[in-house]
Amino acid sequence: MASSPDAAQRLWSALVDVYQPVLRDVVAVLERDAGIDSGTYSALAYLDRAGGRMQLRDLHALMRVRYSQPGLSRLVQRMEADGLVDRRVHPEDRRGTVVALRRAGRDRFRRAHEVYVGALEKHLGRNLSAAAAAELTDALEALAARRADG
Amino acid sequence: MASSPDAAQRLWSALVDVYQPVLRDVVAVLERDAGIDSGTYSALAYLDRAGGRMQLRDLHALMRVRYSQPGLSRLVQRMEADGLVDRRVHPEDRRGTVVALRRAGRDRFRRAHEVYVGALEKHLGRNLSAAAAAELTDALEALAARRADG
DNA sequence: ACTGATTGCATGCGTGCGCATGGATCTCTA
DNA sequence: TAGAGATCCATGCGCACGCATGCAATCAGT
Repeated sequence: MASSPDAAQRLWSALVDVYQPVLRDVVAVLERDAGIDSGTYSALAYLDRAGGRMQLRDLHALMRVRYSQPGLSRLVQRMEADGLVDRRVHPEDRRGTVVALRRAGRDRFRRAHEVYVGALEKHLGRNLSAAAAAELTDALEALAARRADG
Repeated sequence: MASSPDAAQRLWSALVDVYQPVLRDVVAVLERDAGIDSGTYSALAYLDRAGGRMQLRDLHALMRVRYSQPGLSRLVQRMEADGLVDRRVHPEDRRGTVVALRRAGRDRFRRAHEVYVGALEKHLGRNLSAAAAAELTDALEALAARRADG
């Protein structure tokens, strides 16, 4: 039995009221305390998780929601200009570009990650008991899963 | 007792996985089926709720999170160019600008609102029982309130 | 009433985005 | 082994944003 339309609107409103201020603060704190925009942080995080190097195409597949292909292309160009990554022609397919973390990029990511985790903890950790956080997380994950199916 | 940092990250990840796809679809559907961007929809909604006219300053106070003051100024200029609103000098304080819905703006809003409600119902209503939606909404509202205090 | 501060809005400028497209390379098929 | 099509990335263009600033109207203190 589905809930009423009004319930969906109130749920959306509640989601926005949690999501937007947290996102806003995370972005601000990343810029202020780590010196990077949130797109750069995401790219650094994916690169770090992948062991430090990734083809541009694959990075784009992970960041589709936020960046178009040209958008990511230029983001990585800026990151290269800032000395955070290298861009090289893929040795086995010269159409491709391999993006690799440089030392400065790894360092910047580590610093940014601390800031990022701290901000999330501040907003979402301190305000919930472990049980409440787990319940809320489960409910959201279930909703996301049903959304993806339907 | 606060939950662990890892719990905060998982909660954030779950929030993102619900919020982003829904927002993305709402924006796309508003553009495709109602012919407006989401910023215009928000402005129309606030104007409608306020009875059809509002001072630019007050509208900006409501849309602070999404638009800077110059950003809102230009959004409303585009809305005027599209025939959705009127902009007039405030009669009692000639620094101010009064924004008023025109008929076309009201019509466009009504159509957009149906589209908007339908999208939320599709994503958030059909996938939850009334009880589950209410529980989730309560939990999110409580979190937002604690966030705002701390 | 006069002067300086404040308020409300608009504009100049630089930047980043997406869409459309281009150029280079690879793949597949005949 | 051509040649057509697909793939990968970069660039041209237009647009919307934010920051800094400008301008006009109002307000506050004397």
